[in-house]
Amino acid sequence: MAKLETIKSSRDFQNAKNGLFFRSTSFLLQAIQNDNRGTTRVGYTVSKQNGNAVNRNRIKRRLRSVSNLTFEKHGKKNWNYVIIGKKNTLIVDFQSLIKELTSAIKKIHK
RNA sequence: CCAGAUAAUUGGAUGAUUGCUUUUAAUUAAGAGGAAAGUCCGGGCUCCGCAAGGAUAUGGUGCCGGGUAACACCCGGCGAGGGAAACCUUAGGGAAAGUGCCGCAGAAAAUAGACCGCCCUAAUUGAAAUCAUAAGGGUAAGGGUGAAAAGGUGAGGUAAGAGCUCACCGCAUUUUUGGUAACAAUAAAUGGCAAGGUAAACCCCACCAGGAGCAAGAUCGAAUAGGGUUACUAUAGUUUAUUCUUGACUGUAACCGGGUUGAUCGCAAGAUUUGAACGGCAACGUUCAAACUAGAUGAAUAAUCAUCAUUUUUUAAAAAAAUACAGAACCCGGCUUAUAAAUUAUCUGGCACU
RNA sequence: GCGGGUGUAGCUUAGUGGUAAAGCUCCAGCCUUCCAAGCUGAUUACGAGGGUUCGAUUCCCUUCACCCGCU
Repeated sequence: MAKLETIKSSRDFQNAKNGLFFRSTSFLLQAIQNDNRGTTRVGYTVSKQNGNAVNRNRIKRRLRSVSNLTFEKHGKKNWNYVIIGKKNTLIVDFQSLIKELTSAIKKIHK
């Protein structure tokens, strides 16, 4: 399994706001095209309203493990994705999270 | 068996796959707590021109003895209060050094006092006694108020009364005995018995405390003159609460030479952990042996699956759901608060049986 | 990580050991043809839990929530 590249610079996060947008029950997904590289890159943002640092990190870790399974099959190359976590991300099952992400990726590229 | 009290422990287990942080030659090794939390106290460490000493202010502590690096912590005891008991709670010095406050009620709330009362004296009115009136004196037994009003009960005594006298109980002082001490004593003597409460009101007394904090601070590289060294003068200012004494710095001249940000160190071998022996009622201490056990910084310690364990629900099996509080950030010692469920030991009371 | 402050009626503020005050709002009535203004009346509160005290919003301790500063 290839390792996903993660977004770290704040400029890429700002650009993703102008791109496509999709709202799901347990997370929000943003996507924008990026010319240079031949890979898909994913970033995670969890705001302070979702609890203390431990809960926020747990949300991030769950999203990371989900996206490792899904993006290799369904994600497009040369695209940047940003997933915004919510409180439901802690509660929902792991399998249903995967289904949600795959459907979200398909719907966002219509 | 039921209801309690105290002390202590655990805080799901094992394996596989895929990842993260530090580390290593190497998938080599290691990787969250009893509270990591609150930041309420105490220390280590670092800096404050690493300043020295005195006085004052400010803040804290406050029965006695011990423990500790230190403490507002802990242990043991004493007094007071609560409980049927096991046991629990306790900021518990000083009110004749001084000041303040004590609403309403009540005669009176502090230099104690005399409203309703009780009693006596002589006088006036009525008159058999008795009662009533105003005047002088004695008294504090009774009344009602309140959180609180110059000991309680009984007997004697008296005009009425009163520790006025006596007995018992309580209290104070001195001595004695026991205890390191706080303190205790159905030990002795003396005193008729006392100027209420409040100090988590000001205050007095004794003891303790210099300030800031790892974003402290140190080094390296880059970067747009704020810094450093030496010599000289003056006594104005500064020196992290104020003030005094001493010391130091700010001024002028000459010389040297590069701040915000980033990286590295500080930063994991220590009041360390585990075990044994000895001392101590205990907190804890001493000695010996073994071990090295998280170190991030857009912030790691995880995700998924399987088996088992515990609890709940529905039950014939079996299935389903749940498994607390909560997440290190320089490090330790405490306190406080949060916490599903389970376990162990000792003690108290009740019921039943022998 | 460290330091400091504030919680009183629906809102904005007083108060301070003896049982809580004012303005605006809301409700009811009067006035008016009706509304507004005005007048009268009424409702509602000391963040939570302990302690000291005869008595606590006030004093002390613990705790909860919020705000500010250092960087």
